[in-house]
Amino acid sequence: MSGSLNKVCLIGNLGKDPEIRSTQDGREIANLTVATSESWKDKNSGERKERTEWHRVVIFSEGLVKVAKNWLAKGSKVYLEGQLQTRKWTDQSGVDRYSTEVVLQGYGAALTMLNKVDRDGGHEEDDAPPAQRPQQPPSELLDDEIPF
Amino acid sequence: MSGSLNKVCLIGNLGKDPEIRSTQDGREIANLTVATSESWKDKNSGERKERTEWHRVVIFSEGLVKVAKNWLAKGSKVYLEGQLQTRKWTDQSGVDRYSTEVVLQGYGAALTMLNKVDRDGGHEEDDAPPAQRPQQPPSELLDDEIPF
Amino acid sequence: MSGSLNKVCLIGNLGKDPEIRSTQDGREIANLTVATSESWKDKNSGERKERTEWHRVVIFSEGLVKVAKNWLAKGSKVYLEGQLQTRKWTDQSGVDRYSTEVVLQGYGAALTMLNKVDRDGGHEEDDAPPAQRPQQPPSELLDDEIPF
Amino acid sequence: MSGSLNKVCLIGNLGKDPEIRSTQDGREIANLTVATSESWKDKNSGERKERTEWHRVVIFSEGLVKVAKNWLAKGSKVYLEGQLQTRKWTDQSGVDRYSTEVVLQGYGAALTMLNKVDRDGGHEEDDAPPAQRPQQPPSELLDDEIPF
DNA sequence: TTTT
DNA sequence: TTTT
Repeated sequence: MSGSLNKVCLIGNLGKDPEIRSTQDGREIANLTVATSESWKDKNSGERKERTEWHRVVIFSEGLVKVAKNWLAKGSKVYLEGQLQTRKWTDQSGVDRYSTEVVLQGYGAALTMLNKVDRDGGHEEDDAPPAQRPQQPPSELLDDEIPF
Repeated sequence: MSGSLNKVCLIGNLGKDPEIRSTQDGREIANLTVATSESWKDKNSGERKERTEWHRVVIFSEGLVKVAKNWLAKGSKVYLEGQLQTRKWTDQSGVDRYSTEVVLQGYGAALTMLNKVDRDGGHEEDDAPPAQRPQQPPSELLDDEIPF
Repeated sequence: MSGSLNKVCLIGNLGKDPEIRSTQDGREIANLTVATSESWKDKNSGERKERTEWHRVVIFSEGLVKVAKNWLAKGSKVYLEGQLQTRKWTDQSGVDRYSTEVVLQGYGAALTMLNKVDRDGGHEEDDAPPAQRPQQPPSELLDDEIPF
Repeated sequence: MSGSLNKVCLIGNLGKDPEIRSTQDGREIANLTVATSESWKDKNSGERKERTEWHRVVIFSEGLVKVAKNWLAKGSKVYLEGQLQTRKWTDQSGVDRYSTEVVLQGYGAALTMLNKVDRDGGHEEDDAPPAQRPQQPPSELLDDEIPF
C-alpha cells in the first residue's frame, strides 16, 4: 500500500499505426502516438484557437498489445488509461535525456476503441492476424516534426 | 467540442516546497515536484520492490496557486488533476529538449491537500501570507533523487 | 478545502434524446439516460456475457445543457464527468426513496460528444435552435422497463 | 471491447467500520460507507456552506477485501476506484427498490489508504487478523446522518 | 502525424 | 432505452 495514485486518462486519435516491437525476452510491446486537442476562443482577438498535444504511449499488457495490433490504426479514436513514467536515456553525445511516456501495464491499464477506422478486411476473431499493412513510407519514420 | 480528453490524476507527496514565480505579465505560477510510488513483490525473488516516480507540476490557475503558496510544503500529500503538456526548449548547447509537465489550468484542474504538514502558525485566512517556514528537516524525500 | 473527491467518468450511449426541463427560477437543466456496457467470457460456460448499466445524468451547467440540447440525441456516444449525488424523495405512499444521479455542475463537470448521430439539419452555430424533434411516442415516457 | 467506461473515483472518509460478510459460496465481501464533502461560499449570503455526500461501496476483489478488513476503520481516509451499479431489490411491502453502489471488482478497481487511523496494534503482516477494535469514540461522522 |  |  503506497497511498499514491499515478493515472493518465486520454481520449484521442492515433497519429500513425501502432508500432509493435519485441523485447529481448520475447514479449511484444506496442507504441502508440496519440493526439489530444482542445480549442477555445481567444478572449482578446475572439478568434478560434486550437492546440494539439501529442502523447507517447507504451503498452506492456499482453491483452492490450493484442487490441492495439489487431484493431487500431492511424486515425483510430481510443480511450486509454495508464500511468506516467519518465525514462532516462543517454543521447549520442552522452547527455542525459528524459522521455515521459504513458505506460499501460498491470492493474488499472485500459485501452478501448471508440470508433471504427476503415481497414482492409477487418477482424472477426480477436486473434486473427491484422490485415497486411502497406509498407510505411520512409517519411513516416524520418519525420522530424514529431516531437519525440 | 474536440472529442478528446487529456487528464492526469495524481496522489503523491511534494518533494520540496512549492516554487512560486511570476510571469512577465505579473501573474504568479507555482511549480510542484510530486512523488508517486508503487510497491510490489517481485515474482521471482519474492522481495519487496519500490519505484518512485517524480512529476513536474505547473499551476497557472490563480486560485490553485494560492492554495499551493499558502498551504503546501515539502512532504504535503496532495490530490491533483491536470493535463499533460510537453514543452520544447533549447538547452545551452543549442539542442532541442522536451519537458513533459502536468499543467493545472482552467476547467478540470484541481488541487486538494490530503494531509496537514506541520507549519508554524497555520492560516485561517485564504489570503494570509504563509508563515515563515522553518529550515526543512532531513526527509525521506531526498532532494538529490529528484531527476529535475 | 475539503480533502475529498467525488468524480464519475462515463463513456456510453444515450438511451433516448436528452430531456430539457426548466427550473422554477428559469434555468434549464438536461437529463440524460446513459448506457455503459461491458462484456466478458464466462469462466465456466465459456459463453460471451454482457451487462448493461443505465445511468441517470443531470446537467446543471449552462454551457453543457446547451451542448446536450443542440448536439446530443438518442444513440449519441458521449464522454462525461460529474459527481455522484443521492437525492431523497418521498413516493406517493409516503415512503422515503433515494435516487442516485451523476450531476454535472460547476468545476470538473465535462461533456464531450464522441460521435455524430444522424440528425435532420445539424447545427453550425452553438446557439442555433435544435432541429425539430418528432413528438416522443407515449411509450417512451411510460416505459416501465427503465429502472428509474 | 465495448467502447464504454464506467468509473467512479472517490477520496473520502469511512463513516463506520467496514462490514465484512460472506457470500453463499464462501467468498468474503466488504461494505464501506464513504463520505465526501465539499464546501463553498454562498454567492448571496456569503456564508460558508458544506454538503456531505454518502456513498455505498461494495468490494468483491479478494485482495481489496483484505485491505478493508485489516487496515480500514471508521474515520479512515481512502482513495477508491470502482464502477457504478444499480441493484434492484424488493422491500418488505413488495415494492421494487433500487440501490446504487460503487462496486470494486476486477480490473480497474482500486483501494488505497490515505491516512493512518489509530488502531491498537497495527498490522505488519497483510494477513494478520485485525486487532480487537476499541469501542468507537463519538465522532464528527455521526451514524444517524448516514442515509442508509 | 490524428481528429473536429 | 443505447451501443458493439
